[in-house]
Amino acid sequence: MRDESTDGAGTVWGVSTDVVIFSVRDEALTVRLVRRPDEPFAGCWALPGGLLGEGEDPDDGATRVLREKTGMEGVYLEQLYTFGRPDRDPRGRVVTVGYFALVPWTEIGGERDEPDGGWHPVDILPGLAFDHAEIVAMARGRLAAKLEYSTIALQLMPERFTLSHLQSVYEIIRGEPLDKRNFRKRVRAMECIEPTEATYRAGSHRPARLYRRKTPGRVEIIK
Amino acid sequence: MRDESTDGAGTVWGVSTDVVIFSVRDEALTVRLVRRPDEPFAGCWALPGGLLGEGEDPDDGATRVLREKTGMEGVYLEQLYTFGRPDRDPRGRVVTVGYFALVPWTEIGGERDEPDGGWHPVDILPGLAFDHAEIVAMARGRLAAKLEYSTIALQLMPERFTLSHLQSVYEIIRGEPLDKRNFRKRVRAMECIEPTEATYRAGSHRPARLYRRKTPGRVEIIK
DNA sequence: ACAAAAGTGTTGTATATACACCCATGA
DNA sequence: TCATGGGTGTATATACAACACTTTTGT
Repeated sequence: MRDESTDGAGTVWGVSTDVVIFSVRDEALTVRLVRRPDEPFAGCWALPGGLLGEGEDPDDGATRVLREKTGMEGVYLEQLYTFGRPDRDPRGRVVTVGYFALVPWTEIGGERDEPDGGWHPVDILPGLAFDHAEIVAMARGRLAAKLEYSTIALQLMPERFTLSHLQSVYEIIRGEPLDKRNFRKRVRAMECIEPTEATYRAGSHRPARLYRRKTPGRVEIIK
Repeated sequence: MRDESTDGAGTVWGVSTDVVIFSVRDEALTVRLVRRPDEPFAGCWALPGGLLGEGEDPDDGATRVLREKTGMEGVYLEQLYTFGRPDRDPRGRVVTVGYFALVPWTEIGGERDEPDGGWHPVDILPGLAFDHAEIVAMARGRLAAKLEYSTIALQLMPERFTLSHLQSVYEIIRGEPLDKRNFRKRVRAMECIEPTEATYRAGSHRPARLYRRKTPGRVEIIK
């Protein structure tokens, strides 16, 4: 019978975090990728991530990665799954704690070391280093699932947004259209957003009311 | 900017798994605990777990722990969450991948190194080592949530069971009673169990029909 | 005046809830 | 025959899905 104090001590371990940073841009769900500067997989696209520092909690590591890659703080961040196949990193045993994050498209700003800022539509991803494709796939599944029973989509919205914006975010993630009247009825029933005084003018048509989250950071479970 | 190849290499890491093994016994949801033989927390109750071996996947580690503690194979096992607070283990940096498992009460058998086999009602747990109380709390929450939108409860059932048994498992985990007729209507609609020819006789009353899972290992998401 | 997106209700259908009595058995 | 848990259906309320037209603005 093994115990924490007796076994596995000979192995050199690494623990890292990798973050699937989602945003909706240009009518697509996109993921932030970076090019790896070093071996293994040098030059290959990969999720932003890195080894945990000494004394660094995995949650803090993910927060740090997020700050470094998007310059943002206070965005939605959730632990996803931990991946530890022995052969997942050719350098040795690195277990990675996967996270996913949601950032409003307006607040992306930050660095642009790649022409497109490293944002890739999740449906047309390049080949990824390590098992990162698997991590992205799981994150996408989790996001789609939570869309249906929580208010998580609001974490992708900027401070003020129209109901049409919100509906299009739902449609983009689900991959199918929604009925406008039923959608509006549903979000009204959630009672998690409220109208502002402001409107949004875009083109030669009626302006749209702008809404905001009532409790910006909070993700509620519905029903 | 940190990268997997550059940082954190000075730290001595350990990676362990801890498994919250649930079973329903004596009208209560119970958890399998073990007494720690060694420091830290020697003699204290803790979740079964241990450091990963070299070349061992976390899933395999959890499967091994489960086999060692219950003698069972093929029971339901799901990764729960990874806990990595820097101070969670006084010996140094040990990140633990938490799992939860469901075992039918009939198949517990195995060793009984404690008078009660180490099974503790989840509502009256002793003090636990490390952050194990937190892990149990999260596992309980996850189980309760999944009860409502999946067929996960069947993983707690023996090969053949009555609908009353199944209902009582739901009631025990939810902590409140259910209407018998509505419950039976619901499970019939799920189409995940089927009646057998056999009945179960227990006491001076009408015998109950025994059911079995149609696809024993499978957990379906409802709706 | 026209084009283009914003905004708004009703009706039918399916799903969930509340609720009470007869049945088969062992003692 | 009595006590015990096993087994069944209906009526109502609630939630969800389908569906079309009017409003406001810019050009």
